[in-house]
Amino acid sequence: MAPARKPRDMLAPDPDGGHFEPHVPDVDYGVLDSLIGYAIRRAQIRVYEDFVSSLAAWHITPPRFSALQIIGRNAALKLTDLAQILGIARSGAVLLVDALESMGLVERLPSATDRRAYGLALTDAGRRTLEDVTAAVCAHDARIAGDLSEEEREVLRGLLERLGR
Amino acid sequence: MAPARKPRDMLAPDPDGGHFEPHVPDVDYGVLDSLIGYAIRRAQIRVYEDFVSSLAAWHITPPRFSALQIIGRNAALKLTDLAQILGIARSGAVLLVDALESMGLVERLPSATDRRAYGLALTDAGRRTLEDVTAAVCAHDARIAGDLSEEEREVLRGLLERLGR
DNA sequence: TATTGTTATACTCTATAACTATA
DNA sequence: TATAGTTATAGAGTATAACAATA
Repeated sequence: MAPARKPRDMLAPDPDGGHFEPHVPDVDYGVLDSLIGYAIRRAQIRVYEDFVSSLAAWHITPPRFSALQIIGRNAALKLTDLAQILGIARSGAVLLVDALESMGLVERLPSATDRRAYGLALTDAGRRTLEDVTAAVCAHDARIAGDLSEEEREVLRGLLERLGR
Repeated sequence: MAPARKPRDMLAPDPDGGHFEPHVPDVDYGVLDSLIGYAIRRAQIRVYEDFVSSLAAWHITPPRFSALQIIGRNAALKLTDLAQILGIARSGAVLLVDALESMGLVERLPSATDRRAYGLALTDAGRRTLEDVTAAVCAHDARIAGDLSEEEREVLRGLLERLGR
């Protein structure tokens, strides 16, 4: 039989998984400090960290939130449409919708005009949850941008939109 | 026995995997359009797409490039340091360094002071490759930010750095 | 022939937990 | 008792390729 062992996490926390430090002191980041792409990556890591911890109670991740928002705003979307809008493969959209459906937030309604397709819709629970979750996401977004004035946020959104054309 | 089948990709390309369209026409994005977090995600997808296609020939991904850059600039870094700087778990750093080592770009040198630890270093090939790759990454970064003036890039980097404090 | 949803499969990235050898 | 590197394992998330039903 296997010998009893003491779980490590009862003695001392594993040092992995602390908060991300964008600029560790005394480290030379070289060209990374001048790249727009790396600045975006640094920001993205911190934003993602805060999003996940803010919405852990609902088990809502960024792609799930985006999907709920898009489905709620656009009636009878097909799975293929959703995939294109989110920029993911159709097979990924199937998995995403499967998860939201098993959470009782989304349903697949048969299309009236195309017997291959479904129209996606929020359930009543989905609509209620989306309201709460949207409030939490907006609070999160305001928190991570808390340092910025409304004008600065406008400028930031505008500059980001012009990248990669 | 299994019947012969025609591979689909010889007939017509699978519609998945085209370019990401940040704003699909006639789609209501709801609150997503006002979120800083979603603006960053949209930008990140396009930047990542361009990075990967620009560096596919070297098999260099963004985390690999960051690691090479950091290792090249900071002598005798430990794996644990690298993990902290990049914001990943130590186990992830091991895999990352394994990949770079198998590509002949990085080596683990035994530490003089700590027999548990290694000091990471670029090989000669690693230094040469990093030069070429850095030029390609800078060209990529200039391309995705091509629309922006130097002043605007400065503003963008500054605003991104202030997020999530 | 092409498209819709689906499944199978695989690969990358990431994390947690545990282990070993040192410290 | 804690740390450095490692391994095993698992879970997201993603992609490609193929398929049946339908257009």
